[in-house]
Amino acid sequence: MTESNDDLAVKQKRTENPRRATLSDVAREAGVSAVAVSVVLNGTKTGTRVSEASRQRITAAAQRLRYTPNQAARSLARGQSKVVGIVLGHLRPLSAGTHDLGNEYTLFVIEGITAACGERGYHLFVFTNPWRETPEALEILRDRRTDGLILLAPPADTRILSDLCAVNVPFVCVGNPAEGLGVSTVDIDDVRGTRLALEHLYALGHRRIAHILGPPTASSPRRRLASYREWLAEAAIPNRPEYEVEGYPVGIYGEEGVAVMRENVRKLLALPEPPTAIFACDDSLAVKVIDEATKAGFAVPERLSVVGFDDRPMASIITPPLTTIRQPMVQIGYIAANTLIDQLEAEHSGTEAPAPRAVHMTPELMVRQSTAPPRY
Amino acid sequence: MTESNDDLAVKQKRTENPRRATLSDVAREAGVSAVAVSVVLNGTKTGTRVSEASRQRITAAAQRLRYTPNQAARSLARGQSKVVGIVLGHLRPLSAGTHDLGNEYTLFVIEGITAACGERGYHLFVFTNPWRETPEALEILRDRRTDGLILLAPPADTRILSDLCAVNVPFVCVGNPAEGLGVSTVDIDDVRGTRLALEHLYALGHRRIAHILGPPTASSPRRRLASYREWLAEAAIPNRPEYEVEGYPVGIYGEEGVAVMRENVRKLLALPEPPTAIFACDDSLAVKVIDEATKAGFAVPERLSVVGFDDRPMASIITPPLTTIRQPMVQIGYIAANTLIDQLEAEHSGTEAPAPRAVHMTPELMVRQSTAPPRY
DNA sequence: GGAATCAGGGTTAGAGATAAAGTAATTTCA
DNA sequence: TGAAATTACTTTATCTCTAACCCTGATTCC
Repeated sequence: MTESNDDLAVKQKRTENPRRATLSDVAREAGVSAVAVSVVLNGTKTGTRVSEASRQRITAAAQRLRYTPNQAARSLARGQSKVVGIVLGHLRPLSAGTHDLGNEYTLFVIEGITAACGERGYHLFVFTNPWRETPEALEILRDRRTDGLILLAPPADTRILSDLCAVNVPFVCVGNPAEGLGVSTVDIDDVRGTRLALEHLYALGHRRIAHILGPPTASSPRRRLASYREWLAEAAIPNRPEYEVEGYPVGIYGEEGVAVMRENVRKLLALPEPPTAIFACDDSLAVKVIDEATKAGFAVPERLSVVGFDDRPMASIITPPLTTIRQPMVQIGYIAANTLIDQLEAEHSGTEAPAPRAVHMTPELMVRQSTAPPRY
Repeated sequence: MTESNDDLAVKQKRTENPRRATLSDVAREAGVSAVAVSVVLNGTKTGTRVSEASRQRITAAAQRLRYTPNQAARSLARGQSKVVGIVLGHLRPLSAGTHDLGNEYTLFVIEGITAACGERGYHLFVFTNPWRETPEALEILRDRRTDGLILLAPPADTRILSDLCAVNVPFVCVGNPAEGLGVSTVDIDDVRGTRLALEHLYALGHRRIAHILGPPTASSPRRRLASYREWLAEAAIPNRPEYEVEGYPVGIYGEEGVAVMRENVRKLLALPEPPTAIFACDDSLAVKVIDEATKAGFAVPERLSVVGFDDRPMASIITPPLTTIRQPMVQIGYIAANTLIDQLEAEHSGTEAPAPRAVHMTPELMVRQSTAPPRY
């Protein structure tokens, strides 16, 4: 029994007349037409003029009746809702019923989105059941409740992007699902981020650098892996397959997946020639790597250096504080929302829509205490 | 310069006709009336019957035209939107433009809300500019985009609750703003949670127990403080004012506020008779307490025990792992959403609305390694 | 054989707001 | 002084969908 329940004696106090006042109620009260009220209260550009006297009667009547516009009616009439939809990504399978909300990355991006939306008079709608490749999913996304969409970290292999294009839903992606797709995207520069991490380790003297991979279906982790391999080649460091470790084993999720990942780390450290440094695809992996390494007697950073990616809040509070690659997450959301809204406003005003653009944010290396020169 | 920008060569591929198909488009295509289409596609209860043959022509036409209902029009006609609004709380002042999104507590609650909404066919709208006591704020909240609201951690002193009642907006609160208000609420049992923490410390042998206070405008922290004092009285432990430490100094926010809070902790530990244990109002405070204590030479848990509240993910990954009081956050959101939706459905179907109820969830003590018997 | 039933529709009237066009009175200006 | 312009509105037409009611012809029942 995890809850107790009080029935409250007091009932919610509600006013007598449950009907909300409409425009015409206000109009009747003020002795004018509904349009006049609309003009006064919302300053619509219909050419209609209203005298100062009527204006005052109207605002007074609106206040008396506690009038609030019905947004459903307004959206219908204006053909525009001033709402942007945000479609949450997922890293885990749908069967688990999970989505990205628990992920701080998502949160910070949403914070940026809300900031931009607030400034530009837009509201936020959340879609939590996305990436199912069903017709119903598409139907939900284009239901005209929203003027446009922001897709958070769409999987690289989804069909939804082209579907949305086909039905004329404006959208931008946070996290680039694939290059050259012709949609607006905002993401971190994964290549630079990866290089930043590896060059930092290299400068410290590390040559045996392993990589813990992110979710294989997401696009950012793929690019980071590719950049890791590329960089190794450029640095003339031989690529050892046993140094590429699965962080999110395919088909295994939740606690069980974490257990497998931890086991993978133990195997990596038990290698005859273990790495002296590990570049983890995200901070959450890095934290677990540090934990396993410490347990296995690999003190961090003395015997093993660890670099993460994201700079989530956890990075600075763990022991030792994590060296990581910072993503400007809030700013990513802010830019994504503004890009989308630019597009929406252009479309609504009949102007030519701006060309889609791909923004790559510059990552930043945060040096903390999980990295040090190797001890041989 | 934190971004680079590519103009994409490829333009988004859009279909020729930008207009979306409406019911009557489908009707024309299928050679029937719009109502018939509505009946077939949405099973509306208008008494109209449609033959199997027409039915098939209609669904075929709908698919050909990629018809999706316009939700704005539907909401208008049905007088119901099937959307619940979630109003984010805030701990910091509005001037900072911040809200609770960055807070994992909020996140988990939202996760529960989305689960319930998904099951019951509702969608989620997010209001991010709340608790301003302006008429516009109220106007936004009752704009009929949503059927009802879930208020996250409303401040104890807001006027919005009674305003919402006055204009007949159904809502429930997560976190009880005040007892006996007559609105449905779901929250953690703060009294039990506080006692759980204190009794754990007492059983270990602690008698000098300090408390780091939460935000003074929020209601949960107030109840925890009250419970702390009550419990001390019952345990016949004298209440020392210097053991009640401000964790969120009034009027000081952000990094600066944290600095003051840390300073407060240092002063507490520098007392001639410092506490042997600290009960922090939330995990985030507890983490900082551990950090300051360690820096000040008070090893945790050897020389100082620390208990948090919430059991956020950070609790188990810090060093030492934090003993804390777990809140079933996801479940809180789940119950809150279901309570609201029960109310909405009753109202829409004309049934008597269920009496408001106050649900108190039972907290759970998670013993980890930040607590130990005191060493004298 | 007349009423009742039923299948398979259709028609009408909103829901609340807005854009566009119309109108009546007054003012302006050449 | 008469046409044009301005002021202050109103009326009408949509936006898309849904609820409520109506209608026709065929069958069934007693």
